[in-house]
Amino acid sequence: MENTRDDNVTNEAFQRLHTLEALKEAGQDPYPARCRLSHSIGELLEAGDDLLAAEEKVHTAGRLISFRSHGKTSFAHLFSNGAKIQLYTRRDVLGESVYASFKKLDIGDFVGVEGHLFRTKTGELTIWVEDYVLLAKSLRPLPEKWHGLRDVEARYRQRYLDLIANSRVREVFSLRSRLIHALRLFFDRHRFLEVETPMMQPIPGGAAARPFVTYHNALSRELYLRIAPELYLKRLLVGGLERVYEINRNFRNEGLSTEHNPEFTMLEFYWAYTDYSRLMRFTEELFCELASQTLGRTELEYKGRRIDLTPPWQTFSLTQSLVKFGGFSEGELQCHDKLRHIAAKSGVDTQAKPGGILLKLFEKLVEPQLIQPTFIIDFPLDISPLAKSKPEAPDLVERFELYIGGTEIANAFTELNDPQEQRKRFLAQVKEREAGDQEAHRLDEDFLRALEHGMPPAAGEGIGIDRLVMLFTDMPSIRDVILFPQLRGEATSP
RNA sequence: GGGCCGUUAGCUCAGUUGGCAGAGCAGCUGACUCUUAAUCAGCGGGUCGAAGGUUCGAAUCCUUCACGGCCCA
Repeated sequence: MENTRDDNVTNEAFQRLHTLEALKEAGQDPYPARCRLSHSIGELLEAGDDLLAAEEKVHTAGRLISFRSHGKTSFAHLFSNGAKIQLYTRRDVLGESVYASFKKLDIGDFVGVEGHLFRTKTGELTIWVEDYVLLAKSLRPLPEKWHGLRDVEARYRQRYLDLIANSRVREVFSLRSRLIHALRLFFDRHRFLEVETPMMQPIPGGAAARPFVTYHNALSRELYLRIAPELYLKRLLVGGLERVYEINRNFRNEGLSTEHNPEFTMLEFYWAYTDYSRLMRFTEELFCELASQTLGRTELEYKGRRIDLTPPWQTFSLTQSLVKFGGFSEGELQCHDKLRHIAAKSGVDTQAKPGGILLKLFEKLVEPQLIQPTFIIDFPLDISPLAKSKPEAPDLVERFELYIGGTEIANAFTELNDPQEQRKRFLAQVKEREAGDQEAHRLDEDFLRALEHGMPPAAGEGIGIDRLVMLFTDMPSIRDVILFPQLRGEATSP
């Protein structure tokens, strides 16, 4: 905020600006670089009675979030890192001028205080303030203390206010952090190596999605923000890194919804000498551990429904699930003409390949019903160009997707490591692309060259971290688990 | 992309049939030596999302646009 922007400065902000100028004129630094801190507020609350008994002098600091003045005494609350403590100031303790300046503080200011602890007659642990220092002047008023900040747009655009006003938001992002930490511990314990592969790729691969394009000046070439790390992680399998994982952002050029943000966080891991059925057991173990570590139980409450993570989870083939939850017969699903007929009736794109139609029907009719953890297996080969086919059923691949709470959470398969077969699959994708499918995979010669050097048999899996956090925190929108979700440009200047 | 809903003070929200723009909190001034949604008295604060239209008169009705939410594709 600049002084020249008076048009937008509110009455209250104007007052605060005046207070700031007055402080400066009095020779006081409203933004000092350092302060004394013997305990955080959280530590004071924890060690309260010991410190109180010892009559120890304490120094602490935080943001002023409430103020109640009673003439020659005042009460206030100071907030820091999720904890708050009451302050008690007296004119006869601080002296007339210091007390007067203390009363001029605004809610939102950062303040350091010095004093000792006592309990008020209602029993609240309180600091008997003997001196204070302004640490940072706040020039704009905080959202109202009682109703908080409800405006959804403001909550996303000004997340810092959301974090101050709505304590649940702080909890959600704290859980997100602990969940990712638990993930790393799990993979480290299983002797996986955490790696980082390119976010800017010359050929975007590893998923069916449209990429963002950017341009590198010095190289005079277009680069793409990655849609998946998959093909690079498999190159590492070729290089002998037999257990690798990566947790980072993917970028997909698609619309926004409660389940889609253009940049989202994905865990991908690859494990040599295993197959997809081993990964199913591994995934069950992983999710149970994450839940116990972060929530202290293996049950979730999501959108008013209870979800039990106790293994083993139910498993259906894609067609089985359509029979069981969609009410179709196996015969209908296997005959291409009948399948098209069904698709047309269900309002699903009939132009897609047979596998694509099955998947679309599944997404529309079955997926919302899969509340309890469910593995769906036996995906058609034509929609799985990077997965190894099943020896006993060559039109299907060794692949599973995990559904919980009615959404896809993970996708995994036994990796295709036959370079000639992979080339054929790429070429089929190139045909799809030429036929107008902008999400079809591109041919990646460098990746094929790596496969030609030999990739061990392996299985790999991707887990959508944002959706996982939604499940674990019972948040209905991906925007509630991403600190700064993508929004359109602001309608008016701030 | 389509449908529905929303946008009024810093925040949370009212606003009747089209007839002076409202409340609570926050802010300012004053009173008040254990309060905690402190209390009491007084005061200030508005591009009613934007533009256009209808009308004697528009926050209110109409059109377009922007932004947000939900649902659908």
